[in-house]
Amino acid sequence: MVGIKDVAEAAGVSVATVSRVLTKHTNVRPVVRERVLEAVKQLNYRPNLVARSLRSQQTKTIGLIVSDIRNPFFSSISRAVEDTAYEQGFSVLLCNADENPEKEALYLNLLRDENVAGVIFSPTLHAINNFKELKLDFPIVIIDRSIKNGSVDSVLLDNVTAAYQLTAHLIQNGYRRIGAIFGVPSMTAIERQQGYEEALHAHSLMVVPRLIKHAQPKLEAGYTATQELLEMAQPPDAIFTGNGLLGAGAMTAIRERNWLIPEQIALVTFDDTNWATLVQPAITVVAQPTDEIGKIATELLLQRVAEPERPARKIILQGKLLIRGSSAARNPLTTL
Amino acid sequence: MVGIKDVAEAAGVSVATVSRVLTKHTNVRPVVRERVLEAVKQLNYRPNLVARSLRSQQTKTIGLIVSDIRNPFFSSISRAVEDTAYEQGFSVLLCNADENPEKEALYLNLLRDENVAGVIFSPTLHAINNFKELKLDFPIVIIDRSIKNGSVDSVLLDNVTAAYQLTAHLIQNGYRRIGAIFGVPSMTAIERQQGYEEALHAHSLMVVPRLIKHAQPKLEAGYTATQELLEMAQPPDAIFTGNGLLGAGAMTAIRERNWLIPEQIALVTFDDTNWATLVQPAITVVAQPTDEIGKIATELLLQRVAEPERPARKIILQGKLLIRGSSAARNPLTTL
DNA sequence: AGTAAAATTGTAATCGTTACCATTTGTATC
DNA sequence: GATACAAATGGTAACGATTACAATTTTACT
Repeated sequence: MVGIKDVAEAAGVSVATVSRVLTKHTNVRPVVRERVLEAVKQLNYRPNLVARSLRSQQTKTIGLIVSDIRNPFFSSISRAVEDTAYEQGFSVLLCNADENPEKEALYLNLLRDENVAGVIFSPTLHAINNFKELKLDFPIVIIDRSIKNGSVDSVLLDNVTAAYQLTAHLIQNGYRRIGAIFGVPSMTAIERQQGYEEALHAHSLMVVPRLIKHAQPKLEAGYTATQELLEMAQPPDAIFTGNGLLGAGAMTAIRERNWLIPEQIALVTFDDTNWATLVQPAITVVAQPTDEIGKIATELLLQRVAEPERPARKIILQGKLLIRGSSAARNPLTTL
Repeated sequence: MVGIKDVAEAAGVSVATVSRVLTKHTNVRPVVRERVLEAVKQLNYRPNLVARSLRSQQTKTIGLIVSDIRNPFFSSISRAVEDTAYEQGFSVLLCNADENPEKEALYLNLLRDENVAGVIFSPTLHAINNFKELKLDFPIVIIDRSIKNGSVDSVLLDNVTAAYQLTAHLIQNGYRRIGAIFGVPSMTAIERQQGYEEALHAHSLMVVPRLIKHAQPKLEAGYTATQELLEMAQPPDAIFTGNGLLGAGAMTAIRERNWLIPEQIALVTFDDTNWATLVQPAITVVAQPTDEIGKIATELLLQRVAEPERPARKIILQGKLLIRGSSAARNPLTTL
């Protein structure tokens, strides 16, 4: 293993000078710098990051905690995070917490032990409520879930508005009994439900509790909840799901019964996963800007790493309503 | 920051003893062990992994290099890798190499700098060909791509058989002009094409070069290649795609033209992504056992980390043919 | 040329842990 | 109770870099 000592020897300088050439960019004569760089190349020297981290008490690694990387929403964010991080010389440790507070705490501890520079985190409601108690001693950026405590950086979707738009769109297209399925337990779901209810109110429609389901944000749960809605004596004429997984579950249940979309039941959902345009009719969605979320979150985090005292920012992004066939205007004759 | 010194002091023992209690499980009297553990809990001490790594010259981190985590095939493997790794106390650094040899080399170097214990790797053809030159000085497990050099652990699908089954199934159901789209450049694609051609031969069908397309393993490329197939004077009566992304692209192109599946064109693909069962008719696929691939790869890697001289193993898994509507038996009358 | 100030370079301490070796303590045997 | 041997414990030097501080050289100016 070739170490900094070997480089120093080869270049005829001290280890301190080698270190200075490789880290700081100050106070080394160009001639010497060249000589050192030459030796580095010659010996194919690469600094030991572990040793560097120990001495400097900081790593170039960030953690990313999501519930499940198989969820396309998080895959996509993860990709953006990694690209942005590696661009700036940071590595990414990925953790799947499964919306499980215990796993969450476990990973948070692990990341602390690894001395990560910071963490991008999509916390459970439990973690949000116990945020101060977690005593996180590294910078954090929250994504996807809003948190009351204003002193933490976060990147969020304007969930209320997005859910409002989706719901209002259904109403404008003639739907009146709009069933809804939200993921629990999460702040995000609460906000999306709020947008949904506000849209109903704004259009003088009643909020019908029996039409609102809460489910684990998983395909199976979405499937079951949708079955319940479809089996009602007076089933809804449209279904709104709070995320892509629930939407896929709803789609499965609808398909299973061979209900026609949108004639018998309209379907709209959060998240523009690729099946949404492969099915017929294509599904109306609110697309979340996942690339932006990941990129901005990483940038916020690295900025805070560089400047710990910076005031916290809350970045709120807008979703994009993509209107497709699954919510086509209802034929007035069939409205009743 | 509370260090091992503080614990030693609190427990009234030397730092060496504390270290022994926490790492080895030998040569410490139970009384003393308890006393140390008590102090650890009391002070909420957590060993600094960076320092530990530096001294012991080994980390509890593995690298995972895939082409793109947004590909559900890799999301799913990644999830299995992470679960298995964390279970055994290892963390996972995730890298997206985009099938780009330069990025690949870059990440490999980065992982070396991080002193990872080993790497799970889905290499490009380029990396496979230059494998010895890469001079990898850590254990490696190759996934998804087969490599000639027998002295490396790998976990693979039996691509030839899987592609054969898929193709033979189409033939048995009456399809005769079977178009195919394979990803390039990759060993995997070559094997899948081999299985496809073998199935044609075995059923006395000609291999028609014009029906075989090669494309980047991306949705857009699959879309374009499918367009070309559909525009032919004598278009194929079925399309076989070599992975899920290409399949989604093919589906998009078929939908765009409103061709009926399977009446006008059958479609089968590798990879059981969730859109395959959401569309109508559902798509016939060969499902890859992604959970197993990830789990076995991680186990192989950690075994090799523990025992570097172990002979290399090549684990070959079988795909699972899932027959669905998109390849339904062709009505004999319409065969001509 | 002489001197102060600035720029460059080297020496050695340091990060927190584990490895190694020396030492002490415990146990069994005669 | 002395002796031999094993088990438990402690002291201290690494691990491989960064970095404070001191030492040295260069530059700038009178």
